[in-house]
Amino acid sequence: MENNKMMGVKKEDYAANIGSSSLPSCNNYPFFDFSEDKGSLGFMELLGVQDYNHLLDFPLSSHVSVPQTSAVKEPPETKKECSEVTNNQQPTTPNSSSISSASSEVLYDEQNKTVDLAPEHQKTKEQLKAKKTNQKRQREPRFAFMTKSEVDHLEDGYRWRKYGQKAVKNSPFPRSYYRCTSVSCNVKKRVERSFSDPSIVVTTYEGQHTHPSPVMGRSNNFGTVMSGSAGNYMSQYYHQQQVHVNALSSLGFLSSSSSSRNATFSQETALLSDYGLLQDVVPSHMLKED
DNA sequence: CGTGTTTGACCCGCGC
DNA sequence: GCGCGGGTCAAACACG
Repeated sequence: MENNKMMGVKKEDYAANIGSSSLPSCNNYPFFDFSEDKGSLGFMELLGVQDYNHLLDFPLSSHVSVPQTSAVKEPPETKKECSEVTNNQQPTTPNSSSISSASSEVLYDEQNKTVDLAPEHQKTKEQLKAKKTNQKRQREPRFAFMTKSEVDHLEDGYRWRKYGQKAVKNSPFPRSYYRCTSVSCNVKKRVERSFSDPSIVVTTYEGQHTHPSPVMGRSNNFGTVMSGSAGNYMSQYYHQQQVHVNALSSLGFLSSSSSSRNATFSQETALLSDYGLLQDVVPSHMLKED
């Protein structure tokens, strides 16, 4: 018992960790918000985009609400204090699209890199250690989106194995870590609930699948329609959204579209901007503004 | 028995 | 340097 640090945080302690009002707020990375569905529309329809290749050339079209976080340039020292990103940056068109994105171009800078997809979990600890000593850990580009769901782990067509769960600071809900079970696939995802609205699940994907979806088969054409790795992302999210739309329908989430629900959506989007539930997914170079 | 989950321990980066 | 918090590992466990 040399150190207790934060290990072994009991569930009862989750609540004890929250309560701080000065939450980080730098979700400067692509963020898709699926919290409100408009029936069984597809992902691209939700985007209101027909030219998918054009979509790849972010910034997104006018149908997509881009939180002003993408325009806010935080100096590095304000990494945890991008505090003034507040509700007035809500997506301007919550009715037309529930998708928000930020700093997408950074993502594509990432994408343009030759991302080392070597399965890290197959490397030895020594290799990992050596790698880490030689260079900072390189993060895969990440996408996050919100989904209103009763279940934490949404079915997205891939098989995932949970490898960890941690208490999240400022949230009573734990964050779960999943890894794609495919041997050569290095994709990870994190799932956590919004602490202001427990019905909203925030899913963050990291990496790219190196294999087709086990259940999608050839039905997924987005990966080919959309050139580049971004297409893979989009196809994954598109699929997830499709699946989830079905889930929402079955749960009755889509039965109404009152303005109050839109308000909920806006608030939630603002929350993510303000409180930075996903603050850690901001690529460091985005914060440093090279 | 194979597969997936749970959970305490460990490692690392970062801020102070 | 130290402590905090995020991320990962891996043994134990559960389940079909």
